[in-house]
Amino acid sequence: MPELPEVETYRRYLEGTIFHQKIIDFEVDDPKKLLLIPQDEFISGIKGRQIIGSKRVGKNLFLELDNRTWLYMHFGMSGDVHYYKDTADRPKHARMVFYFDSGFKLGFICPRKFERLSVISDVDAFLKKKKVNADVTEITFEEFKRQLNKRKSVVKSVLLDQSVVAGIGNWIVDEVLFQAKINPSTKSHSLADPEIQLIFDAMKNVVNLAIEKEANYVHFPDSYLIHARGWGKPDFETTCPNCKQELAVEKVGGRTTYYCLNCQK
DNA sequence: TAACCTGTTCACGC
DNA sequence: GGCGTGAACAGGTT
Repeated sequence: MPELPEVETYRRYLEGTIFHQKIIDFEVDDPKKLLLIPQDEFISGIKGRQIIGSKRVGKNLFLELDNRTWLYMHFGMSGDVHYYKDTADRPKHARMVFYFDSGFKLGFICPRKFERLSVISDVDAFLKKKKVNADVTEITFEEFKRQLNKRKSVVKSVLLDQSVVAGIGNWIVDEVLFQAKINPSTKSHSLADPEIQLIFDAMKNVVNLAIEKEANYVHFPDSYLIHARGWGKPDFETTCPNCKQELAVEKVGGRTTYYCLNCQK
């Protein structure tokens, strides 16, 4: 489930592996779905190039090539990357593979084919066309407040909208609203300034901590709601980490939502 | 087995 | 035109 912290962790991983190596080949098993541009155009765009830098906005990753163009990556709902040398180590569902002159490979793992690659020339124009607003780690309080004030939908849906703020996905939004003690069904435009401030602060805190822990939720504080989502732990509790009351699990804005009826009025 | 889940886009209604 | 809502996408997991 790559949200902002996972994508930032992938960015750092790629920085430590594939940067400054010549791309000599590439293969893809379903180009029409997985590539945003024609396959021959994509391959001619990356072949012979090296990656010399990177930029991340929300869940969007841009790898700077040595000819002033960018390799775009989006990890969809289940994407991952793995750097390896021996063909035997090729990970399962590596539907796209980059080959480098060092003999190493990068597998782009796409279990559900929601992942996307492209080559683009203008990052800002690309983000504008996709209506991606400022990244969670960059957005100012004034801009955040302006966005929340103008939207009438439930606050959970508004925070998930990448044109409001970029990088929030389903577990982060639940975590943020839990820590801010805001009910996820609250109408966004009805939030008072102090409530928006609580959400803003929780959002920055959660994302910064998740990046610091390399998106490994096992290492998140016990006070975090994420431990009640039931991922990984065989004896997980669906009780509130704060008041210990049973958590509500229901659809809000069409998405599965964990929250505490007692703590999030 | 069939329902569920994830991020994004798109169609639709207002 | 823009907002809000919900379906669709694909396939692994439960």
